[in-house]
Amino acid sequence: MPDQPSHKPSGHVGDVPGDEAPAVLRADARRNRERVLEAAREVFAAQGVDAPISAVARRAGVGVATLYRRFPTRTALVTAAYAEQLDLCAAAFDEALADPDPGRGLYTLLEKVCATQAVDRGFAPVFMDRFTDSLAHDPERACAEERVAHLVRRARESGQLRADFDQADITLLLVASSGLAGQPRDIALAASRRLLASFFQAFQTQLPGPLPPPARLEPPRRPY
Amino acid sequence: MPDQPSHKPSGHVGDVPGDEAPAVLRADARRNRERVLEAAREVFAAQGVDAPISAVARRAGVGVATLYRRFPTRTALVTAAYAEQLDLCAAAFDEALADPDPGRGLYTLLEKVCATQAVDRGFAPVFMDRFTDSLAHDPERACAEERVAHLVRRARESGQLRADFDQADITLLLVASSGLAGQPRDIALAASRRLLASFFQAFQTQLPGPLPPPARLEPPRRPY
DNA sequence: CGGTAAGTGGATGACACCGTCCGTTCGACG
DNA sequence: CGTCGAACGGACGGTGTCATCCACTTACCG
Repeated sequence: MPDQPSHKPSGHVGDVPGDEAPAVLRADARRNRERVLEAAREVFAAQGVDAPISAVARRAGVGVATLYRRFPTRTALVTAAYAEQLDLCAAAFDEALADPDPGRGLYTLLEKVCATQAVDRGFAPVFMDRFTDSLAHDPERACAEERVAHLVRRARESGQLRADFDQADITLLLVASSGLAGQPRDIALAASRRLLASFFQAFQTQLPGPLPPPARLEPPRRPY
Repeated sequence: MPDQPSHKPSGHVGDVPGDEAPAVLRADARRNRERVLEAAREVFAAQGVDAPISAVARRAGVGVATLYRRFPTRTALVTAAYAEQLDLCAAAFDEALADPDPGRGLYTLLEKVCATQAVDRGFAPVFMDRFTDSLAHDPERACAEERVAHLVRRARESGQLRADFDQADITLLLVASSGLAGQPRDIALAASRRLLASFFQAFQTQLPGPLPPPARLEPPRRPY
């Protein structure tokens, strides 16, 4: 690659036919990009990933066109907005696998994921899409499944979890927990903790211990 | 009131200013009304109460206007569509209170409600709105709360449920269970059963028993 | 400081759903 | 069987979201 004067990346004319992404943005563009992402996180967290794009743009103090240029499709925006958080999840995953106490590792991981699901209305769909099997055309997803299976097996074999605990119960817990999304933050967190704890309690081999306090959640009044 | 020839109900002119409901419908009208309600149940079950009205009309083989005349607002349609099912719930409620074994009564009741929630995407919001407290301007709702409290208290005092089981946990279970809606029918049912059983298991005072089989549910791929 | 292309925001057309209006159909009664 | 009005259904205007286009602005480099 010939030495570039540090700016103007991929600037020479005949780079690649479909070459459209200037890799380095103008200062204001980069600033706006960040504002959009932050706005997206806020709006998606509050209203879910189906929230109107214009709402994100408005919140970011930016025109719709600006947003669409940077993120041509809703999926692109959603993906970018949750990229960091998904990486955090992957890290938490590694931590769980590294924990010498398999039961605790699994529990801590689920605690994090469930809490995020409860607090952020948009998170669950993205997370499910990223880390969950089923069709699993994506190797990463298959790998995640693999690792969950490993965690579950270890916890079971260590005698901390009942033999009839199934890997599918993880999915069940996650899906159930995703129903908590949209509650006021504190309540959602408390509910999430209580749900996870009781679910685990059921599969515990040891004597039952105390549970986190109950959460007095107000059922979602759907405006039908 | 002058004698009416048996048809033409409320037909005399100056009945009440806003008098609009002819109490007895023409044969075809009544038939269409039923078809609309059935279609509504099907569509709402599959797509939720937010489904387009036109979809209901199409499925019923009826024009939109027909539907709107009979059910001027979405709420009216939803309410009418779920009226029977809500009555069933009320009945199940009574059964639960009548059961000499308080634990079993509560469990059976929740089993029914959770199953319905899992199978019918539109049911949860309606049910929550009908039977759940919070603002409770509605006396019936307050009463329902009252009765749930009674059930819970009895089950706790009979020693079947742990002391730290809270009435709010019922709501938690229902909200969590509502997250299962939209899955394929069989899977949703299995998941619902498993979730309920493990949740209860956690609060059981007796030794842990067997659980219903795990449900291999496929996480909802939201089309964002 | 000036030129230029990247960047911007608002206007715009396409689309889906809502809820009403109106000309037509057909059930009920005489 | 004829009449009348209840009931019907498709068409239509209104609204909100999506995604694109275009004329203006401005950051960056020489």
